Amino acid sequence: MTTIIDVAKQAGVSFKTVSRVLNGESNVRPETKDKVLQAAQALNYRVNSAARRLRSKTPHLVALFLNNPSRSYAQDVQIGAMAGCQDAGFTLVVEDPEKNGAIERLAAQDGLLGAILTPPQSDDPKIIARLNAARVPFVRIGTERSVAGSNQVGIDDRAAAVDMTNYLIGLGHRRIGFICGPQDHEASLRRYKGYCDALQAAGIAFDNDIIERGDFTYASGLTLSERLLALENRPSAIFASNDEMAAGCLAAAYRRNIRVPEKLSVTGFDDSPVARVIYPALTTLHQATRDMSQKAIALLDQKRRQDSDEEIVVKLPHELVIRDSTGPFIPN
Amino acid sequence: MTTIIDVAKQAGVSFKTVSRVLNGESNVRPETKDKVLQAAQALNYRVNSAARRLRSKTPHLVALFLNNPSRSYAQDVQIGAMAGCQDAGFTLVVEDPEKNGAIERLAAQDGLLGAILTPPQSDDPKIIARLNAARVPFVRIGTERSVAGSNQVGIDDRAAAVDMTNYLIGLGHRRIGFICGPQDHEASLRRYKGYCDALQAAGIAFDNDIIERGDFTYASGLTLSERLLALENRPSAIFASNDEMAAGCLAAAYRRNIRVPEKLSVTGFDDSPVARVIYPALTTLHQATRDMSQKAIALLDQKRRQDSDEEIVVKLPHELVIRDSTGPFIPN
DNA sequence: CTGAAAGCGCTAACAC
DNA sequence: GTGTTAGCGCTTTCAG
Repeated sequence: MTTIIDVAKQAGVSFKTVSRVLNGESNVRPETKDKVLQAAQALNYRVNSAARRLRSKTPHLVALFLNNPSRSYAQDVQIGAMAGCQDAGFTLVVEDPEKNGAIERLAAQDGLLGAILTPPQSDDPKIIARLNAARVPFVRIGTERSVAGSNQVGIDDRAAAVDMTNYLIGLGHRRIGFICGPQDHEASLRRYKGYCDALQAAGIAFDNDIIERGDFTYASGLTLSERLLALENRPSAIFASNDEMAAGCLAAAYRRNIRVPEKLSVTGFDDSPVARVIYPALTTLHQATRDMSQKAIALLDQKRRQDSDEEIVVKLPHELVIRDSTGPFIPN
Repeated sequence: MTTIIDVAKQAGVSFKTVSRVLNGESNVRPETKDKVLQAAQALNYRVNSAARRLRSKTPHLVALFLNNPSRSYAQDVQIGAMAGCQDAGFTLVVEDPEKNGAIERLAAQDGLLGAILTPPQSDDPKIIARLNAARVPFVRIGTERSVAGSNQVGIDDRAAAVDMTNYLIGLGHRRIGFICGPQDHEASLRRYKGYCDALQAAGIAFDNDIIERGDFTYASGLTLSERLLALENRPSAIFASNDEMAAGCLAAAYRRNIRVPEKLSVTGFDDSPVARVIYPALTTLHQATRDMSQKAIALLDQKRRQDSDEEIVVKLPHELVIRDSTGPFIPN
């Protein structure tokens, strides 16, 4: 195992200088820095995070507040957060933000680096207020509503919905139904906005009859799709705001013997595990949920190091994933 | 922050004795041990894993070999493993066992505690042989086939399938279809065995016509259920060996307009996230996948400490989860 | 069975 | 800009 002492010898500097370089402290001459970095590389040096943590009493606890009805979403967030913690040698504590006093109890703990908020808590003013009162730094995930002094990581939901809608339009669909997510959910509204914007840009008339309000559950997707499919002039495509509702939509299509994608195109959003498990496999919009929470932890860490107060907003890329639930519009 | 020195003072012993107690070394008088434990409790002492790892050059890397088609299963395993690692201050490396040389590369690494194998690799003789050749300790998850020198963590699949079948029989069902998992999958065979055993115990004649062989995919569940439901004398209940096939079964029932659970009871196995997302919510058998991998890591750790070679087999409890996809048998 | 001394790899504080 | 010294909390020798 190589230590900073080995690196220092190789580079011909004191081991303290190596430490400085490794921690990105500013007062090191660039050429010295290069020498150190090269030596570290050559010796395949890896920091010993145990030693670092032992010495520097830097916070090592990260709280993930998680209370989301979608288990797959929760799992993705958690895996990303755990990965982020391992990267930096932190310990993750997963807590239910609704639990009484959970926030305050954690804030009182020693060595709390910060917290991560997930939807729908990302947009809950009460929770944000409690966090601020307890002076706990936090990052909000999967939201775009800005809040004073808050960092956030997410995708551009509107743009993503535009992409999805344009894809359907490109397939020849003109009558595209839309199933909204819950109204108190920031991302839902942005997705709806994207849908509307894309229609307008394509010069397609907006029709309120083929817009439904769901709540992200399979059941709501099923019921509302039944309604859409019962219409005399039913849509040739349905854009559901998440995968679980899209799954419900597929079931509704089955019931009515409407073949997907021949007679009906269906799309979801999120690229959750359901999307692959269902038949036909869902065309959906992949968002890197895992990366979000991982990134969020890196953010927390970085902000502490730089002792920075500025609000950081990170936008991650999204990706349209085309599977089997969508196809070209075929007139009857 | 309390240290072992604080605990030692409180207990009136030297701090080394505290260390001994904490590490479960044998040569400590029981009463001394009690005193120390009480003091630790009173002071709310928590080991500083950073300090421990820094000093004791104990292995800190755990490899999780994961290559499972079911994403939800994989996530569960991973979350459990990460939790187990955090408990003990280990670092988790997730690897694809099929990747060329992955096993050997890891084995060559410094500080590898051991590996965790998940299905279907848990029963792959080649992989087991390579692990043995590289002298990497490992724990196999979700399997019951015993292999010389191997530790395993799982549930009693046969007993669980018996419970499920008995539940259906208790509802009055006599004609219970069964959809097998893949034949090379140890757990599949045990589940099938449990189904057969329960039927026999209840004096129900076994009927080969209502047994199908699936492969754990949604698509196979759909196709095979179609076949079962097309039978003149179709079953009143179908027991699918995992949730994804059960989901396919529900879709098949929809297609034929067979109402679930009124006209057909459907059960899955695993209690994966799909089970809740689908309509009607699946009656299934919960197995604590997360706990399994967490437990597996604790096992690896324990075995290293005790320098033990004995084979350990851990059986975790399972639980029948009754939701909405099953109901009493109603004659036509 | 228990204790004293040494030191893991790193960073904080203070020199120079 | 860079180096020196001390010591984090724990386990590992080695003595009793």
